[in-house]
Amino acid sequence: MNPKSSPRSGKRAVAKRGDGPVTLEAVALAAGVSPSTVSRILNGTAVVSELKKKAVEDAIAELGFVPNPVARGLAGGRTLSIGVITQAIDSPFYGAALRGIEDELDPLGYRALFVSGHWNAAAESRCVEVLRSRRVDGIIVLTGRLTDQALKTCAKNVPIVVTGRSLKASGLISLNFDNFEGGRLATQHLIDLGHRSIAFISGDPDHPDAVERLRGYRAALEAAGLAYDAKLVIPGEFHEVSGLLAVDRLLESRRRFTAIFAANDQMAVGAVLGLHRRSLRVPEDVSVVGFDDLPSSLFSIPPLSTIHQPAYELGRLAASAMVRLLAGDKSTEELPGPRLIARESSRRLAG
Amino acid sequence: MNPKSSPRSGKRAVAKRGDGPVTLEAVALAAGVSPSTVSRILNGTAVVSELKKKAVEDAIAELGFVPNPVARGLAGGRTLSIGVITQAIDSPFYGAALRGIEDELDPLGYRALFVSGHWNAAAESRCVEVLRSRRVDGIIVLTGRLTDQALKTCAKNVPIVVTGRSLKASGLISLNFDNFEGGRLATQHLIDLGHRSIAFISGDPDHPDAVERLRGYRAALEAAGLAYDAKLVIPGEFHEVSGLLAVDRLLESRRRFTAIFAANDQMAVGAVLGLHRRSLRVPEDVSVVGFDDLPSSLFSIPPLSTIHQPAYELGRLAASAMVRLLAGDKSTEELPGPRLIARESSRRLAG
DNA sequence: CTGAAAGCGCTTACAG
DNA sequence: CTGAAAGCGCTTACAG
Repeated sequence: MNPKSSPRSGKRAVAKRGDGPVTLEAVALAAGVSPSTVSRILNGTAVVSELKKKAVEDAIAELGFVPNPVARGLAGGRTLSIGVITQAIDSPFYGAALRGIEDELDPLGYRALFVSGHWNAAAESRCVEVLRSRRVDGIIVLTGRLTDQALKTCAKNVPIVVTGRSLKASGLISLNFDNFEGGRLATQHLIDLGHRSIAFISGDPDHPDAVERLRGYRAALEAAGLAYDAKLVIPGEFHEVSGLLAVDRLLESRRRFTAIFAANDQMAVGAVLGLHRRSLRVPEDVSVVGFDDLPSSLFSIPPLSTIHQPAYELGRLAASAMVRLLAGDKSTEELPGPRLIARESSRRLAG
Repeated sequence: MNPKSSPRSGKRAVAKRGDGPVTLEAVALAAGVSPSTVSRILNGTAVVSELKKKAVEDAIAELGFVPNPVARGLAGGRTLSIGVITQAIDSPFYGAALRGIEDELDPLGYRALFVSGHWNAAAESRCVEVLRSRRVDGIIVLTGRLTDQALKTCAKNVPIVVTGRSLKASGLISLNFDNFEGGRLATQHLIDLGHRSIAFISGDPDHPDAVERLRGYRAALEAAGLAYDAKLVIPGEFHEVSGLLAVDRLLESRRRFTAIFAANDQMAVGAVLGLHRRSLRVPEDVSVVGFDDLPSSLFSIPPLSTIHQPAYELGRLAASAMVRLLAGDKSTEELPGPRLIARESSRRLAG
């Protein structure tokens, strides 16, 4: 394409030229050492005399040398890329986590390669293959549907950090969030406000987060001596339409309820809209509490009470755990626990 | 790390083994041809006899060979990676575009490498460097703040597809959206509903989209014979808080207005919240129209009237334009034009 | 039409 | 402590 530079041209005595990026070899030439030495200094792989080190560092600075990650990947097996299996690249919930990963990795020279698994084990397996063929140094799996076993097997070949479950295996770190406690807190909040008939819009039952949140709901009811009423539990699928439909079903059932706890904010917002359509006001007629604390929930009408999930921190922690794992350190920081954010969609039961 | 496979082990007579991915060389051996031939078949680089072609394809299928993109990148300069400079990995607007890019690229074997420019020219330049050092085959730039000149220069080295502006240069394709017409349509909608005092919450003035939408607003007013009142135009910065604050300023100015056109949905939602706080109802007291049609706008209370921007299609088109550009074809499909989506936040002026 | 050979830009045993 | 050499897995002139 570019006729001016022949990629096959032999080496010149003086390697420096405007055309083409500066190579490690050019640095070696300029510093009067061998390429091996430059490589070692770059990677901190061996002790090198201060003198040569200085010379090489100067040459690097002067030439503006940036190692080629592609060549590095081929030769050494390290690409400074971390694969990230997210469920949808445009997920409002995982967005913050992706940003956290990016923020953590960027200053360390790592790049994230984001791929979407679409909540589908087969697609996620394909993602793993794609990422491995790209020679990523490690893979961060944001929840997803891969089995524990699949993940463990995978971790034998490539370091894994997985969120949304607790799992012990070599080469693998898991980072879980306490969804049970979150569900409990949300329900307790409503109970504290005097509500006795609390509906629950549940998430996808084969999603672990969903079952944990339901368990939390039940635990809070039980602790308060309130009967669990299966008719007040409506299945949903974690999206807005689920919330809307759930309200319709709830209303049609003619069961009395003064509050709704939705297993995520998207369903909560859908529920609020459903109530609005039936001319029921939030929180005057019905209190609503969500789960996740999406960025947009702060600006819902009314601003949504919810359980804050530290998605951004989750991303940062996952990324830093990965980087440490690559360095052979399996320690991980604790993820902040669930926290109730009481805003305007929930209030004390009148009368 | 893995003591079982020595990376430096010599080649065995029979290349096939369970350990390590299958290489092109193994395919060549199995098919009884040279590696060059396999490579040529893979890349469609030269005419090869049907016989050998068949043998190679069988061997590929049998061994489950997948070319190593890293090696490919080093040797041939093609990595099957497309860099994507987005402004924030968790942007609610660009999310759909990223998904469109992913959906278009995935079946073609390309991967997207997403990096965030944060609406900052210097950061975006760094992104370009990062992407080039990773040897991406091309770069898709989603709007951003790079100058036309910077982009043109860049396009001399690497194919570029840029959105959000119109620019002609070799090695570069631009995909623009008609923000002027969008702004005009939104305003016209409000005028059609009988509104005469229409406030405008503008976007960041050094953002081209913002100035175009403002121009559209003015054009519609003018066409309707309505005076432009600078006091009714409040600067914003494209986020929710801007909208909230703008409403405060508008109300404090004591200027009469019956409708608000916000230059994006996030500000529109903020404005609705601001009105809600002052006990003004939407649309009974004030009509509100946004711009973008974010996924969440469908579920705002009330569902937001807005100008639909085809973000997903934008992503798909940008990606397919890039792939064709890489094949030497500069043709591009047209992006759908702006479309008004009238929902429940706007209504006919009473009285 | 097809192979042998050189090369992409690094890393890493191996041997001082 | 440091170099020469081989190798990572491909591609592509070059020469039949």
